Amino acid sequence: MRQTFKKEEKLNSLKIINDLFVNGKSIMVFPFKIIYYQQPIATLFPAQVLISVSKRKFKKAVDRNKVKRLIREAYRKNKHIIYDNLRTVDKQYAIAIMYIGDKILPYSFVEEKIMASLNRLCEQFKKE
RNA sequence: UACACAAACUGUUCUAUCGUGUUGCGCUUUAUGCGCGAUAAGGAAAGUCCGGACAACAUAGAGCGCCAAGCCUUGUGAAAGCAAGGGAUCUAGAAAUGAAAGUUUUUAGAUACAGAAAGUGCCGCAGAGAAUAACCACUUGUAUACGAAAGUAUAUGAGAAAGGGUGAGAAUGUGAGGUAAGAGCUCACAGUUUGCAUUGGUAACAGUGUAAACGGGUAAACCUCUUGGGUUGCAAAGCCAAAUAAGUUACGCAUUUGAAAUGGCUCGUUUCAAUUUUUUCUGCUUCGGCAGAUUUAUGGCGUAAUGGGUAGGCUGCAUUAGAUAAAUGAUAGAAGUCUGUUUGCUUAGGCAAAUAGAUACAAAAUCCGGCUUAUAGGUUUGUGUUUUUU
Repeated sequence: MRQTFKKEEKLNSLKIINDLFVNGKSIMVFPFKIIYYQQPIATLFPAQVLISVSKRKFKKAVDRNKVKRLIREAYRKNKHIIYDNLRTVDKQYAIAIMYIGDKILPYSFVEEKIMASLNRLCEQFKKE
């Protein structure tokens, strides 16, 4: 699978985001909080993702961008974990990845934690 | 030479792998499309403090409120602003003069540099008191005590801003007169402010003369004065527009309740009455309606069309960035620059190698011009201090 992260894989519909935060379920894997919600989405990808970093934790735009880019990079390289899973059951999910740490962590640590998060997401999907 | 400060300029590079936004060309099995190219982060993109462009609304004139600017001349600029020169005030240093205070000259720096003599407010600590000044000491009236008396002490009233003490600042300074003691109360000299005249200067302003006055500071407190500004900002503004509900129009279908007649019964049809409702006319009216006549719908269901407009999207928005939960990146390696340490060489200024560390501040969001603030390292200029040599 190609390790792309295109515009259609990003979550940008205001209505879906509202539904996600109102009705979604969440899991915690430090330093991330992940909210997910099953919902049909007008895209060919099995999931859309939004990445959020709080302005309260990182006051400078440069730092927020840095964290978002690290997360995006880690997700891009490891999204096949959930994509393979969802293609077999033919469902679509909206997912929000929220950064709740207060420091910029090295990429190797971020990638490790993203992989752990995605694996736990797959377990949750199977239960439903 | 080293260090510090200020200003201006500059503010890292390459390779590999996997990727992102916009865009050009080509290809295919038309989709998780692919391939080859082009292009994509600042000096402050920041703060959102000024000025404009642009947009909508408003627009007879004026006022209130709010905001901005505020010594002079010249240049530059669309404006805001910026630059140069000059003036004034303040601070620090030097020189001259003088017994000293001080004055003059000069050098450097600073100034949100209109008004405190229109009004209101405020002025830490200390001090009696910070703007209706009486704590101590001073002068004096009265009462009491002591005393032969002069007077002394205590209490209380009045006068007085000259002395003491506090303070950054205490009601202009020195001398004389004056007085119970005192006081710009009066006088002389000096100082300050304002008006007028005059001389120099484009002007700010400076000098001289004259008259009046003497008044604490603070406008980066309110405020007053002069000049300028219509209001709101791209979340402006314009356009396209799904589903659902409801609105409008057209067409079609069906026709509320009761009684009677017809009929063997049901359905149906007809008539009458009641209810609801529309249009028009007439009469009455307390102007809300009421009564009568006339007319046939109203409401419901279905189909189609249609206006507004929600989700969403496009323009605004890019003459080589143009994102929109917001692209311009991540990882690995190498180099450059600076600093420290060690080693070697050296013509003693440095040079080379190894190793360790550092490599800033900071992310476009309609666009321009400024202002302010942040900034590792490097370069240049200026100033100050120190050391060495002459």
